Amino acid sequence: MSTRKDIAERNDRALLQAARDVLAEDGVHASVAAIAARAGVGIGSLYRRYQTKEELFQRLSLLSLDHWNEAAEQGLADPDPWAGLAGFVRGCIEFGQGSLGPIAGAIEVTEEMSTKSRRGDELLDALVRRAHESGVLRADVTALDISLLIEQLGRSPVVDQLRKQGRDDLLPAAAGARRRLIAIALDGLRPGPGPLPGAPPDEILFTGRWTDRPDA
Amino acid sequence: MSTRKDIAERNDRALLQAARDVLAEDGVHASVAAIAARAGVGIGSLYRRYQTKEELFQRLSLLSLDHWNEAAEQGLADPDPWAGLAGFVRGCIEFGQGSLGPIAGAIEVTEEMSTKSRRGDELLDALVRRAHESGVLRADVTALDISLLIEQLGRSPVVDQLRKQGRDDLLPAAAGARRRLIAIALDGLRPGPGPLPGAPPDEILFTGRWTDRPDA
DNA sequence: GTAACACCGGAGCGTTTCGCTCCGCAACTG
DNA sequence: CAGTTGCGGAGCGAAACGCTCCGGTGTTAC
Repeated sequence: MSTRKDIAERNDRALLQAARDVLAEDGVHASVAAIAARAGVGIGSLYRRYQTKEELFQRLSLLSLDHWNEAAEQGLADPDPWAGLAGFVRGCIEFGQGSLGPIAGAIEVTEEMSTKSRRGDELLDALVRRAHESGVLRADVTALDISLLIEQLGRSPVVDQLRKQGRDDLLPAAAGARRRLIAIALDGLRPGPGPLPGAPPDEILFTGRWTDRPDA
Repeated sequence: MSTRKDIAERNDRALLQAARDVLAEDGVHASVAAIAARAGVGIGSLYRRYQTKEELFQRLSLLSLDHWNEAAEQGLADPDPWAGLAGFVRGCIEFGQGSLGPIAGAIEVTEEMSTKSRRGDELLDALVRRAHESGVLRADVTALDISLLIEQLGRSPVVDQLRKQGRDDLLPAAAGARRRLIAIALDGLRPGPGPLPGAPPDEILFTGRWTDRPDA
Protein backbone atom coordinates (compact mmCIF):
# COMPACT_ATOMS: atom_id res chain seq x y z
CA MET A 1 0.00 0.00 0.00
CA SER A 2 2.77 2.39 -0.77
CA THR A 3 1.35 5.87 -0.99
CA ARG A 4 4.09 6.71 -3.45
CA LYS A 5 2.67 4.44 -6.12
CA ASP A 6 -0.80 5.79 -5.55
CA ILE A 7 0.31 9.35 -6.09
CA ALA A 8 2.26 8.35 -9.17
CA GLU A 9 -0.74 6.62 -10.68
CA ARG A 10 -3.04 9.48 -9.85
CA ASN A 11 -0.58 11.85 -11.48
CA ASP A 12 -0.47 9.69 -14.57
CA ARG A 13 -4.23 9.71 -14.87
CA ALA A 14 -4.34 13.46 -14.34
CA LEU A 15 -1.67 13.92 -17.00
CA LEU A 16 -3.56 11.93 -19.60
CA GLN A 17 -6.83 13.70 -18.89
CA ALA A 18 -5.12 17.08 -18.91
CA ALA A 19 -3.42 16.25 -22.18
CA ARG A 20 -6.77 15.49 -23.78
CA ASP A 21 -8.26 18.72 -22.46
CA VAL A 22 -5.39 20.93 -23.53
CA LEU A 23 -5.24 19.21 -26.89
CA ALA A 24 -8.90 20.01 -27.39
CA GLU A 25 -8.30 23.67 -26.62
CA ASP A 26 -4.98 24.38 -28.27
CA GLY A 27 -4.75 21.75 -31.00
CA VAL A 28 -1.32 20.88 -32.31
CA HIS A 29 0.21 23.79 -30.46
CA ALA A 30 -0.65 22.31 -27.07
CA SER A 31 2.45 22.84 -24.97
CA VAL A 32 3.94 20.40 -22.50
CA ALA A 33 4.00 23.10 -19.85
CA ALA A 34 0.26 23.72 -20.26
CA ILE A 35 -0.50 20.01 -19.93
CA ALA A 36 1.57 19.67 -16.79
CA ALA A 37 0.07 22.80 -15.28
CA ARG A 38 -3.50 21.67 -15.91
CA ALA A 39 -2.73 18.30 -14.39
CA GLY A 40 -1.34 20.04 -11.33
CA VAL A 41 1.93 18.23 -11.86
CA GLY A 42 5.48 19.46 -12.39
CA ILE A 43 7.08 19.32 -15.79
CA GLY A 44 9.75 17.09 -14.37
CA SER A 45 7.22 14.49 -13.35
CA LEU A 46 5.74 14.49 -16.82
CA TYR A 47 9.10 13.86 -18.44
CA ARG A 48 9.95 11.12 -15.97
CA ARG A 49 6.97 9.15 -17.28
CA TYR A 50 7.15 10.08 -20.94
CA GLN A 51 10.54 10.68 -22.46
CA THR A 52 9.10 12.94 -25.12
CA LYS A 53 5.99 14.83 -26.06
CA GLU A 54 5.32 12.45 -28.91
CA GLU A 55 5.41 9.47 -26.58
CA LEU A 56 2.72 11.06 -24.43
CA PHE A 57 0.53 11.65 -27.46
CA GLN A 58 1.04 8.11 -28.70
CA ARG A 59 -0.04 6.77 -25.32
CA LEU A 60 -3.07 9.03 -25.48
CA SER A 61 -3.98 7.71 -28.90
CA LEU A 62 -3.75 4.14 -27.71
CA LEU A 63 -6.05 4.82 -24.77
CA SER A 64 -8.55 6.53 -27.05
CA LEU A 65 -8.54 3.59 -29.41
CA ASP A 66 -9.11 1.28 -26.45
CA HIS A 67 -12.02 3.39 -25.32
CA TRP A 68 -13.49 3.35 -28.83
CA ASN A 69 -13.27 -0.43 -29.03
CA GLU A 70 -14.69 -1.00 -25.57
CA ALA A 71 -17.57 1.35 -26.28
CA ALA A 72 -18.28 -0.47 -29.55
CA GLU A 73 -18.26 -3.84 -27.81
CA GLN A 74 -20.64 -2.53 -25.19
CA GLY A 75 -22.87 -1.26 -27.97
CA LEU A 76 -22.90 -4.66 -29.63
CA ALA A 77 -23.74 -6.24 -26.29
CA ASP A 78 -26.90 -4.14 -26.12
CA PRO A 79 -29.81 -6.22 -27.45
CA ASP A 80 -31.42 -3.12 -28.97
CA PRO A 81 -29.57 -2.29 -32.21
CA TRP A 82 -30.42 1.40 -32.09
CA ALA A 83 -29.68 1.84 -28.39
CA GLY A 84 -26.38 0.10 -28.91
CA LEU A 85 -25.32 2.33 -31.79
CA ALA A 86 -26.60 5.51 -30.19
CA GLY A 87 -24.90 4.71 -26.91
CA PHE A 88 -21.63 4.09 -28.73
CA VAL A 89 -21.83 7.38 -30.57
CA ARG A 90 -22.77 9.31 -27.44
CA GLY A 91 -20.00 7.64 -25.46
CA CYS A 92 -17.34 8.43 -28.03
CA ILE A 93 -18.42 12.03 -28.40
CA GLU A 94 -18.55 12.72 -24.68
CA PHE A 95 -15.23 10.99 -24.15
CA GLY A 96 -13.72 13.46 -26.56
CA GLN A 97 -12.57 11.26 -29.38
CA GLY A 98 -12.44 14.30 -31.62
CA SER A 99 -9.63 15.81 -29.57
CA LEU A 100 -7.09 13.58 -31.23
CA GLY A 101 -7.81 14.89 -34.69
CA PRO A 102 -5.30 17.73 -34.42
CA ILE A 103 -2.36 15.42 -33.80
CA ALA A 104 -3.10 13.21 -36.78
CA GLY A 105 -0.05 13.31 -38.97
CA ALA A 106 2.00 14.96 -36.22
CA ILE A 107 2.98 11.75 -34.46
CA GLU A 108 4.32 8.48 -35.71
CA VAL A 109 1.72 5.74 -35.99
CA THR A 110 2.87 2.59 -34.23
CA GLU A 111 1.99 -0.93 -35.29
CA GLU A 112 -0.12 -1.31 -32.15
CA MET A 113 -2.12 1.76 -33.02
CA SER A 114 -3.02 0.66 -36.52
CA THR A 115 -3.97 -2.81 -35.29
CA LYS A 116 -6.38 -1.40 -32.74
CA SER A 117 -7.69 1.06 -35.29
CA ARG A 118 -8.48 -1.75 -37.72
CA ARG A 119 -10.35 -3.59 -34.99
CA GLY A 120 -12.30 -0.44 -34.23
CA ASP A 121 -13.36 -0.20 -37.86
CA GLU A 122 -14.64 -3.75 -37.82
CA LEU A 123 -16.59 -3.24 -34.62
CA LEU A 124 -18.24 -0.08 -35.93
CA ASP A 125 -19.04 -1.85 -39.19
CA ALA A 126 -20.80 -4.57 -37.23
CA LEU A 127 -22.75 -2.01 -35.21
CA VAL A 128 -23.87 -0.20 -38.34
CA ARG A 129 -24.70 -3.38 -40.23
CA ARG A 130 -26.88 -4.63 -37.40
CA ALA A 131 -28.68 -1.30 -37.20
CA HIS A 132 -29.26 -1.31 -40.94
CA GLU A 133 -30.65 -4.83 -40.92
CA SER A 134 -33.07 -3.89 -38.16
CA GLY A 135 -34.15 -0.81 -40.07
CA VAL A 136 -33.45 1.54 -37.17
CA LEU A 137 -30.80 3.51 -39.05
CA ARG A 138 -31.48 5.49 -42.19
CA ALA A 139 -30.31 3.39 -45.10
CA ASP A 140 -28.05 5.96 -46.75
CA VAL A 141 -25.79 6.42 -43.74
CA THR A 142 -22.45 4.59 -43.82
CA ALA A 143 -20.08 3.64 -41.05
CA LEU A 144 -17.73 6.34 -42.24
CA ASP A 145 -20.48 8.93 -41.92
CA ILE A 146 -20.73 7.89 -38.29
CA SER A 147 -16.99 8.14 -37.78
CA LEU A 148 -16.93 11.63 -39.21
CA LEU A 149 -19.95 12.60 -37.14
CA ILE A 150 -18.16 11.47 -33.99
CA GLU A 151 -15.10 13.46 -34.93
CA GLN A 152 -17.19 16.49 -35.78
CA LEU A 153 -19.09 16.48 -32.51
CA GLY A 154 -16.23 15.11 -30.45
CA ARG A 155 -14.95 18.59 -29.84
CA SER A 156 -17.15 21.26 -28.37
CA PRO A 157 -16.10 24.78 -29.32
CA VAL A 158 -18.17 26.25 -26.54
CA VAL A 159 -16.94 23.95 -23.80
CA ASP A 160 -13.31 24.14 -24.87
CA GLN A 161 -13.30 27.87 -25.01
CA LEU A 162 -15.13 28.46 -21.78
CA ARG A 163 -12.61 26.21 -20.08
CA LYS A 164 -9.76 28.16 -21.60
CA GLN A 165 -11.25 31.38 -20.31
CA GLY A 166 -11.65 29.89 -16.88
CA ARG A 167 -15.41 30.32 -16.87
CA ASP A 168 -15.89 27.11 -14.94
CA ASP A 169 -19.23 28.37 -13.71
CA LEU A 170 -20.68 28.01 -17.21
CA LEU A 171 -19.28 24.56 -17.94
CA PRO A 172 -22.29 22.55 -16.71
CA ALA A 173 -24.65 24.64 -18.81
CA ALA A 174 -22.38 24.24 -21.85
CA ALA A 175 -22.23 20.48 -21.35
CA GLY A 176 -26.02 20.36 -21.23
CA ALA A 177 -26.34 22.43 -24.38
CA ARG A 178 -23.88 20.12 -26.06
CA ARG A 179 -25.95 17.07 -25.17
CA ARG A 180 -28.91 18.68 -26.90
CA LEU A 181 -26.90 19.05 -30.10
CA ILE A 182 -25.85 15.42 -29.88
CA ALA A 183 -29.49 14.41 -29.48
CA ILE A 184 -30.40 16.45 -32.55
CA ALA A 185 -27.71 14.78 -34.62
CA LEU A 186 -28.70 11.33 -33.42
CA ASP A 187 -32.32 12.00 -34.34
CA GLY A 188 -31.08 12.90 -37.80
CA LEU A 189 -29.68 9.38 -38.09
CA ARG A 190 -33.07 7.75 -37.71
CA PRO A 191 -34.82 6.51 -40.82
CA GLY A 192 -37.49 8.62 -42.47
CA PRO A 193 -35.91 11.78 -43.86
CA GLY A 194 -34.99 12.10 -47.50
CA PRO A 195 -31.74 10.87 -48.98
CA LEU A 196 -28.41 12.38 -48.01
CA PRO A 197 -26.70 14.58 -50.60
CA GLY A 198 -23.82 13.26 -52.68
CA ALA A 199 -22.13 9.90 -52.70
CA PRO A 200 -21.05 8.11 -49.52
CA PRO A 201 -17.64 9.37 -48.31
CA ASP A 202 -14.46 7.53 -49.17
CA GLU A 203 -12.56 5.76 -46.46
CA ILE A 204 -9.37 7.60 -47.26
CA LEU A 205 -10.88 10.66 -45.60
CA PHE A 206 -10.53 8.99 -42.25
CA THR A 207 -7.34 7.04 -42.71
CA GLY A 208 -5.42 9.29 -45.05
CA ARG A 209 -4.68 11.94 -42.48
CA TRP A 210 -2.69 9.67 -40.21
CA THR A 211 -0.16 8.57 -42.76
CA ASP A 212 2.29 10.46 -44.88
CA ARG A 213 1.30 11.60 -48.29
CA PRO A 214 1.68 8.79 -50.83
CA ASP A 215 3.24 11.17 -53.36
CA ALA A 216 4.78 14.61 -53.64
CA MET B 1 -9.51 51.89 -63.99
CA SER B 2 -6.30 52.14 -62.03
CA THR B 3 -4.77 48.68 -61.87
CA ARG B 4 -3.21 49.61 -58.57
CA LYS B 5 -6.53 49.81 -56.79
CA ASP B 6 -7.66 46.57 -58.32
CA ILE B 7 -4.64 44.71 -57.05
CA ALA B 8 -5.04 46.28 -53.64
CA GLU B 9 -8.66 45.23 -53.39
CA ARG B 10 -7.92 41.75 -54.60
CA ASN B 11 -5.16 41.50 -52.02
CA ASP B 12 -7.55 42.64 -49.33
CA ARG B 13 -10.09 40.00 -50.27
CA ALA B 14 -7.41 37.33 -50.36
CA LEU B 15 -6.15 38.43 -46.96
CA LEU B 16 -9.56 38.19 -45.34
CA GLN B 17 -10.27 34.80 -46.85
CA ALA B 18 -6.81 33.54 -45.90
CA ALA B 19 -7.28 34.82 -42.37
CA ARG B 20 -10.50 32.84 -42.03
CA ASP B 21 -8.83 29.70 -43.36
CA VAL B 22 -5.74 29.93 -41.18
CA LEU B 23 -7.88 30.79 -38.18
CA ALA B 24 -9.89 27.64 -38.77
CA GLU B 25 -6.74 25.54 -38.86
CA ASP B 26 -4.59 27.08 -36.19
CA GLY B 27 -7.09 28.72 -33.87
CA VAL B 28 -5.84 31.50 -31.65
CA HIS B 29 -2.24 30.72 -32.58
CA ALA B 30 -2.78 31.69 -36.20
CA SER B 31 0.27 33.76 -37.12
CA VAL B 32 0.30 36.87 -39.24
CA ALA B 33 3.03 35.37 -41.41
CA ALA B 34 0.89 32.31 -42.14
CA ILE B 35 -2.07 34.48 -43.13
CA ALA B 36 0.02 36.61 -45.46
CA ALA B 37 1.67 33.56 -47.00
CA ARG B 38 -1.64 31.83 -47.67
CA ALA B 39 -3.00 34.98 -49.25
CA GLY B 40 0.08 35.16 -51.47
CA VAL B 41 0.78 38.61 -50.11
CA GLY B 42 3.76 40.11 -48.34
CA ILE B 43 3.68 40.81 -44.66
CA GLY B 44 4.31 44.45 -45.38
CA SER B 45 1.15 44.70 -47.45
CA LEU B 46 -0.88 43.17 -44.67
CA TYR B 47 0.38 45.67 -42.13
CA ARG B 48 -0.24 48.60 -44.45
CA ARG B 49 -3.93 47.74 -44.45
CA TYR B 50 -4.29 46.66 -40.85
CA GLN B 51 -2.11 48.34 -38.26
CA THR B 52 -2.31 45.35 -35.98
CA LYS B 53 -3.34 41.73 -35.87
CA GLU B 54 -6.29 42.56 -33.66
CA GLU B 55 -7.57 45.09 -36.20
CA LEU B 56 -7.56 42.42 -38.89
CA PHE B 57 -9.52 40.07 -36.68
CA GLN B 58 -12.00 42.76 -35.78
CA ARG B 59 -12.60 43.48 -39.45
CA LEU B 60 -13.07 39.76 -40.01
CA SER B 61 -15.63 39.59 -37.23
CA LEU B 62 -17.57 42.48 -38.72
CA LEU B 63 -17.69 40.82 -42.12
CA SER B 64 -18.86 37.58 -40.56
CA LEU B 65 -21.61 39.38 -38.70
CA ASP B 66 -22.65 41.05 -41.95
CA HIS B 67 -22.78 37.69 -43.67
CA TRP B 68 -24.84 36.25 -40.84
CA ASN B 69 -27.35 39.09 -41.03
CA GLU B 70 -27.61 38.99 -44.81
CA ALA B 71 -28.13 35.23 -44.75
CA ALA B 72 -30.83 35.63 -42.13
CA GLU B 73 -32.59 38.28 -44.18
CA GLN B 74 -32.46 36.07 -47.23
CA GLY B 75 -33.91 33.27 -45.15
CA LEU B 76 -36.77 35.45 -44.00
CA ALA B 77 -37.40 36.44 -47.62
CA ASP B 78 -37.99 32.80 -48.50
CA PRO B 79 -41.74 32.15 -48.41
CA ASP B 80 -41.13 28.62 -47.09
CA PRO B 81 -40.34 28.86 -43.34
CA TRP B 82 -38.34 25.64 -43.27
CA ALA B 83 -36.41 26.31 -46.47
CA GLY B 84 -35.59 29.76 -45.16
CA LEU B 85 -34.25 28.51 -41.86
CA ALA B 86 -32.42 25.55 -43.37
CA GLY B 87 -30.85 27.74 -46.03
CA PHE B 88 -29.66 30.16 -43.38
CA VAL B 89 -28.10 27.41 -41.30
CA ARG B 90 -26.43 25.81 -44.30
CA GLY B 91 -25.15 29.15 -45.52
CA CYS B 92 -23.63 30.08 -42.16
CA ILE B 93 -21.99 26.71 -41.71
CA GLU B 94 -20.46 26.62 -45.16
CA PHE B 95 -19.32 30.21 -44.83
CA GLY B 96 -17.34 29.12 -41.81
CA GLN B 97 -18.96 31.12 -39.05
CA GLY B 98 -17.48 28.74 -36.53
CA SER B 99 -13.97 29.84 -37.40
CA LEU B 100 -14.33 32.95 -35.31
CA GLY B 101 -14.97 31.05 -32.13
CA PRO B 102 -11.29 30.77 -31.25
CA ILE B 103 -10.76 34.52 -31.17
CA ALA B 104 -13.70 35.20 -28.89
CA GLY B 105 -12.31 36.90 -25.84
CA ALA B 106 -8.97 37.49 -27.57
CA ILE B 107 -9.98 40.70 -29.30
CA GLU B 108 -11.77 43.77 -28.09
CA VAL B 109 -15.45 43.94 -29.00
CA THR B 110 -16.28 47.24 -30.67
CA GLU B 111 -19.59 49.01 -30.40
CA GLU B 112 -20.28 48.28 -34.07
CA MET B 113 -19.75 44.58 -33.50
CA SER B 114 -22.20 44.30 -30.63
CA THR B 115 -24.80 46.31 -32.52
CA LYS B 116 -24.64 43.99 -35.50
CA SER B 117 -24.60 40.99 -33.21
CA ARG B 118 -27.80 42.14 -31.55
CA ARG B 119 -29.45 42.57 -34.91
CA GLY B 120 -28.34 39.06 -35.85
CA ASP B 121 -29.98 37.68 -32.73
CA GLU B 122 -33.25 39.38 -33.61
CA LEU B 123 -33.19 38.08 -37.17
CA LEU B 124 -32.52 34.53 -36.06
CA ASP B 125 -35.27 34.82 -33.46
CA ALA B 126 -37.67 35.84 -36.19
CA LEU B 127 -36.59 32.93 -38.38
CA VAL B 128 -37.05 30.45 -35.55
CA ARG B 129 -40.36 31.93 -34.43
CA ARG B 130 -41.79 31.70 -37.93
CA ALA B 131 -40.62 28.10 -38.26
CA HIS B 132 -42.17 27.23 -34.89
CA GLU B 133 -45.48 28.80 -35.80
CA SER B 134 -45.59 26.84 -39.03
CA GLY B 135 -44.78 23.62 -37.19
CA VAL B 136 -41.81 22.79 -39.42
CA LEU B 137 -39.30 22.96 -36.56
CA ARG B 138 -39.36 20.67 -33.56
CA ALA B 139 -40.94 22.60 -30.71
CA ASP B 140 -38.18 22.09 -28.15
CA VAL B 141 -35.44 23.70 -30.24
CA THR B 142 -34.52 27.26 -29.35
CA ALA B 143 -32.74 29.93 -31.36
CA LEU B 144 -29.71 29.46 -29.15
CA ASP B 145 -29.65 25.77 -29.99
CA ILE B 146 -29.40 26.79 -33.62
CA SER B 147 -26.61 29.25 -32.91
CA LEU B 148 -24.62 26.61 -31.10
CA LEU B 149 -25.29 24.12 -33.88
CA ILE B 150 -23.94 26.55 -36.43
CA GLU B 151 -20.84 27.11 -34.34
CA GLN B 152 -20.39 23.39 -33.82
CA LEU B 153 -20.66 22.52 -37.49
CA GLY B 154 -19.07 25.73 -38.72
CA ARG B 155 -15.65 24.18 -38.48
CA SER B 156 -14.81 20.95 -40.17
CA PRO B 157 -11.99 19.01 -38.50
CA VAL B 158 -11.49 16.89 -41.57
CA VAL B 159 -11.39 19.72 -44.08
CA ASP B 160 -9.19 21.94 -41.90
CA GLN B 161 -6.69 19.24 -41.28
CA LEU B 162 -6.48 17.98 -44.83
CA ARG B 163 -5.83 21.52 -45.94
CA LYS B 164 -3.09 21.90 -43.36
CA GLN B 165 -1.48 18.71 -44.61
CA GLY B 166 -1.69 19.94 -48.16
CA ARG B 167 -3.89 17.06 -49.28
CA ASP B 168 -5.79 19.29 -51.67
CA ASP B 169 -6.75 16.24 -53.70
CA LEU B 170 -9.05 15.08 -50.90
CA LEU B 171 -10.70 18.41 -50.24
CA PRO B 172 -13.70 17.97 -52.57
CA ALA B 173 -14.47 14.58 -51.05
CA ALA B 174 -14.19 16.04 -47.56
CA ALA B 175 -16.50 18.90 -48.45
CA GLY B 176 -19.04 16.40 -49.75
CA ALA B 177 -18.83 14.30 -46.61
CA ARG B 178 -19.31 17.43 -44.58
CA ARG B 179 -22.49 18.32 -46.45
CA ARG B 180 -23.87 14.92 -45.51
CA LEU B 181 -23.30 15.62 -41.84
CA ILE B 182 -25.02 18.98 -42.19
CA ALA B 183 -27.99 17.26 -43.82
CA ILE B 184 -28.15 14.78 -40.95
CA ALA B 185 -28.14 17.55 -38.37
CA LEU B 186 -30.81 19.50 -40.26
CA ASP B 187 -33.01 16.43 -40.42
CA GLY B 188 -32.64 16.20 -36.66
CA LEU B 189 -34.21 19.63 -36.39
CA ARG B 190 -37.47 18.55 -38.02
CA PRO B 191 -40.42 17.82 -35.77
CA GLY B 192 -41.25 14.28 -34.81
CA PRO B 193 -38.48 12.91 -32.60
CA GLY B 194 -38.78 12.84 -28.86
CA PRO B 195 -37.93 15.75 -26.57
CA LEU B 196 -34.39 17.07 -26.27
CA PRO B 197 -32.56 16.33 -23.03
CA GLY B 198 -32.21 18.98 -20.35
CA ALA B 199 -33.41 22.55 -20.24
CA PRO B 200 -32.92 24.97 -23.13
CA PRO B 201 -29.48 26.54 -23.05
CA ASP B 202 -28.89 29.92 -21.46
CA GLU B 203 -28.03 32.87 -23.66
CA ILE B 204 -24.89 33.61 -21.68
CA LEU B 205 -23.29 30.61 -23.33
CA PHE B 206 -23.18 32.50 -26.58
CA THR B 207 -22.54 36.01 -25.38
CA GLY B 208 -20.46 35.39 -22.30
CA ARG B 209 -17.36 34.33 -24.15
CA TRP B 210 -16.91 37.61 -25.94
CA THR B 211 -16.82 39.78 -22.88
CA ASP B 212 -14.57 39.81 -19.86
CA ARG B 213 -15.50 37.88 -16.81
CA PRO B 214 -17.92 39.85 -14.64
CA ASP B 215 -15.98 38.88 -11.51
CA ALA B 216 -12.67 37.44 -10.34
C1' DG C 1 15.95 8.97 15.59
C1' DT C 2 18.25 9.45 11.52
C1' DA C 3 20.72 8.30 7.33
C1' DA C 4 19.65 6.85 2.68
C1' DC C 5 16.64 7.21 -0.81
C1' DA C 6 12.88 8.13 -4.29
C1' DC C 7 10.43 11.28 -6.50
C1' DC C 8 8.39 15.71 -6.71
C1' DG C 9 8.13 20.74 -8.67
C1' DG C 10 9.92 24.23 -11.39
C1' DA C 11 13.96 27.47 -12.68
C1' DG C 12 16.57 27.82 -16.66
C1' DC C 13 18.90 26.34 -21.08
C1' DG C 14 19.17 26.90 -26.15
C1' DT C 15 16.12 27.08 -29.99
C1' DT C 16 12.21 28.34 -32.50
C1' DT C 17 8.43 31.28 -33.54
C1' DC C 18 6.05 35.39 -32.80
C1' DG C 19 4.19 40.40 -33.96
C1' DC C 20 5.88 44.01 -36.13
C1' DT C 21 9.28 47.54 -38.48
C1' DC C 22 11.74 49.10 -42.18
C1' DC C 23 13.64 49.50 -46.59
C1' DG C 24 15.08 48.26 -51.48
C1' DC C 25 12.74 47.69 -55.65
C1' DA C 26 9.23 47.33 -59.27
C1' DA C 27 5.38 49.43 -61.52
C1' DC C 28 2.44 53.18 -62.73
C1' DT C 29 1.98 58.58 -63.53
C1' DG C 30 2.54 63.09 -65.72
C1' DC D 1 12.59 60.32 -67.16
C1' DA D 2 12.03 61.97 -62.36
C1' DG D 3 8.35 61.31 -58.91
C1' DT D 4 5.23 58.61 -56.48
C1' DT D 5 2.88 54.69 -54.83
C1' DG D 6 2.72 50.38 -52.87
C1' DC D 7 4.77 45.82 -53.11
C1' DG D 8 7.61 41.75 -50.82
C1' DG D 9 10.36 40.04 -47.27
C1' DA D 10 14.82 40.30 -44.32
C1' DG D 11 15.47 41.16 -39.70
C1' DC D 12 14.47 43.01 -34.86
C1' DG D 13 13.47 42.22 -29.84
C1' DA D 14 10.31 39.55 -27.22
C1' DA D 15 7.85 35.57 -26.09
C1' DA D 16 7.06 30.62 -26.03
C1' DC D 17 8.67 26.33 -27.03
C1' DG D 18 10.66 21.25 -25.73
C1' DC D 19 13.48 19.56 -22.60
C1' DT D 20 17.31 19.16 -18.73
C1' DC D 21 18.70 19.28 -14.23
C1' DC D 22 18.77 20.04 -9.48
C1' DG D 23 17.25 21.60 -4.61
C1' DG D 24 13.75 20.27 -1.56
C1' DT D 25 10.38 17.13 0.67
C1' DG D 26 8.21 13.20 2.30
C1' DT D 27 8.98 7.94 2.78
C1' DT D 28 11.53 3.96 3.97
C1' DA D 29 15.03 0.92 6.42
C1' DC D 30 17.35 0.07 10.39
